[in-house]
Amino acid sequence: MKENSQERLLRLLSLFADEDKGEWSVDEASVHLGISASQTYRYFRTLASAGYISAYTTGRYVLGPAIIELDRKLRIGDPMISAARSIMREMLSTAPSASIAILCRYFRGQVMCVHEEFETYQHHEISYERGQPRPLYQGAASKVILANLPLRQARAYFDNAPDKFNQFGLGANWTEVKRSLRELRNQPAINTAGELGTSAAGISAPIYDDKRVLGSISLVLPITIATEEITSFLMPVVAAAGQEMTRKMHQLAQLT
Amino acid sequence: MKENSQERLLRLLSLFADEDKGEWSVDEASVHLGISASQTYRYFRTLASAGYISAYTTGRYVLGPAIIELDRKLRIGDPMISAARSIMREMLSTAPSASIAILCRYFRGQVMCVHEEFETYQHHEISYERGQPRPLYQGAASKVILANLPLRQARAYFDNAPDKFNQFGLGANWTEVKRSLRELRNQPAINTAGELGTSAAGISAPIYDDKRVLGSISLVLPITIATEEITSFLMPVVAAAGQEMTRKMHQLAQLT
DNA sequence: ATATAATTTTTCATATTGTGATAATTTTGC
DNA sequence: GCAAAATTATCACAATATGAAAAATTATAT
Repeated sequence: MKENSQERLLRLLSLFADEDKGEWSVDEASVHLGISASQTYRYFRTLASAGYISAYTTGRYVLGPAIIELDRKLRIGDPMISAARSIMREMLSTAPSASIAILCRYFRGQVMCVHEEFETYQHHEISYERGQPRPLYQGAASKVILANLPLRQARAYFDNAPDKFNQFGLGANWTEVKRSLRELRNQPAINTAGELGTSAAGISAPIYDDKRVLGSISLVLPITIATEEITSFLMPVVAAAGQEMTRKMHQLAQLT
Repeated sequence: MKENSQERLLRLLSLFADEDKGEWSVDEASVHLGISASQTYRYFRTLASAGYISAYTTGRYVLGPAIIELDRKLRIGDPMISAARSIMREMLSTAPSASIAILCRYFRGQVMCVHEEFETYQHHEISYERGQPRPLYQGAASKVILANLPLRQARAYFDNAPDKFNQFGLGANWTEVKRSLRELRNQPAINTAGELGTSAAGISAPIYDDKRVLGSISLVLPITIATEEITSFLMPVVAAAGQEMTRKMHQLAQLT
């Protein structure tokens, strides 16, 4: 891994995405990145004066306002999210009122929710919180992506955490996993219950970009509502939403 | 302006924050930044493989999922936002039910909302939308920051847009502006009506970090509700919130 | 399917600048 | 006020960022 100075700078910025560490001192970052202290100071200064990080008190740096600015632009302008909005709302209109719709994306070997839609604002159990990476083996929105990944990739992820794959019902060995992935892939939509927290159930369909899976579109509903009857009614709805998204993404790619 | 390669990279990323352009091709960015095409391609690749931008179709780049990930961390972990949450909610509880509370920050010579709190979710007129930079002369949340800036800085901003300062009632020349800023500064909180859109009124108080203004905390209410009586009742509430925020920020700075 | 165009990656030689070690300076905490 | 921490400046050298042009890949139209 030969790395240039720009990649180092971005790696420093990405430290602030770390799940269990929101603030970094220069020294901590310095040892963590294996860069000299003086150079780390230079990086901090560069990021700080561009607004990407900010010293909220001496020596303690956190993410800066530039992130918020970029996030707003993304929220407003992202083509995938824009394409999804109406589809998600339509999906919601046919679902029980406590449901939410989420749009997820395959990212860095994980699955990340990039947008959510809901009818009424409510404190829902944050099974897929916007911006939080989730593993590929857990929950419908993840599994449907995993199942549509090239087998070599799926294999690599399995080898990395076979126990987890087993825990979430994907099989105890690669042969079993391969079979269950194929089964999942052949369904128009897949559903799970209680895999992220105990109170939510999910129904998900894949979104494709030409050949590869880009992400998934899902309905999340309270597990108490997700009866057999309701689930089987919603499955084709979600499946259709996934196909519609795929179609829209193709369409987007066309217009020059 | 001598600029190093990391600063150039960040400047390229910041192109995507541009108000009226959400996607960039390599060529566009190349001419805009004054960098050779080949080098611009290298920058794009670096940003893309770190997830900060993403090609949603060939040649058309938009912001990438890494931004969403960082924004979530900021939302959760930012010390200023964390400190503000309870104060904003308490402020809201004494305000009319259609009000919202916003937290703004002085950033790059502008004012940016970094957090909002509301009782019930509703489509409010987005006077201060999270992440959108606003000018210093327009609206209570901005003006209260402007008024508490060092005079030399305020002067520089005035010289840059004297007509705007006049348009929003700050005075036609520097002498007048200086006086009106002093008046604003001496009030515990300031209020405006209809300066951002026609339907909202704002009441704001400054937040200090030791010596400098960091930002402002505000209540935004429908202009129809913002009667003289209600406004004068809420002014001290907001002023107290500002002082409490200032106190909390100091407190944060202490603990090592 | 084939050709044409657009996009992206490589190559290469050069000058630029990023880099670590150390010292100097500023800021903070008491 | 002083000691400690944080930040910036200095410097010499190796590392690498850079532009130009060519090669390769990928998209698009015929």
